Amino acid sequence: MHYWLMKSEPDEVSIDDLAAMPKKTIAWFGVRNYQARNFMRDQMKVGDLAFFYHSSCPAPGIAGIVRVNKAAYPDASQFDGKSPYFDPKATRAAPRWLNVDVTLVKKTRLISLSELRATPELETMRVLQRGNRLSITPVTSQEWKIVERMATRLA
DNA sequence: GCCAACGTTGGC
DNA sequence: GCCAACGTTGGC
Repeated sequence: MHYWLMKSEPDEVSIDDLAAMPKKTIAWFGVRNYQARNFMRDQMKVGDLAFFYHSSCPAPGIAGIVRVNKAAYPDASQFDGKSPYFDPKATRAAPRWLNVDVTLVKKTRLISLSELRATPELETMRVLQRGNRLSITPVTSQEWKIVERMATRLA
């Protein structure tokens, strides 16, 4: 059982978009970074929990909690010539990119990036490290508990 | 729009 | 295999 933080641009898929999906479930497609892909391929298991993080937007921060409900499988968008995530070097016999499926557990209040940064116990969080750009990062169980507690409190 | 930081590409 | 150039991310 691992914990994660997964970034999404709310212009593409927001926490409310996820809540509106059938079964509140989506394929986490579009990851085009090997390290993030390898996390999904090698470490993510059905039942793992993740913070859903809004990035590249006016109010970046954690917006909810999701659960992995399907292990990594080939990302269909890599084969789609019309998709911005199309990869001409990927073939169906040798797919390059994978995604998991995630299901909404709950929407939380927005825990802003500045609030995360202002919490000394979260200094070690991977997503807060200088220069971090990974769209999927591991979260320790200690970090998870602290953020979960923050989520149930008012800002 | 700026820019720091990092990842990828490709020539050698 | 090195590394400069280029592209991308993502907060501000």
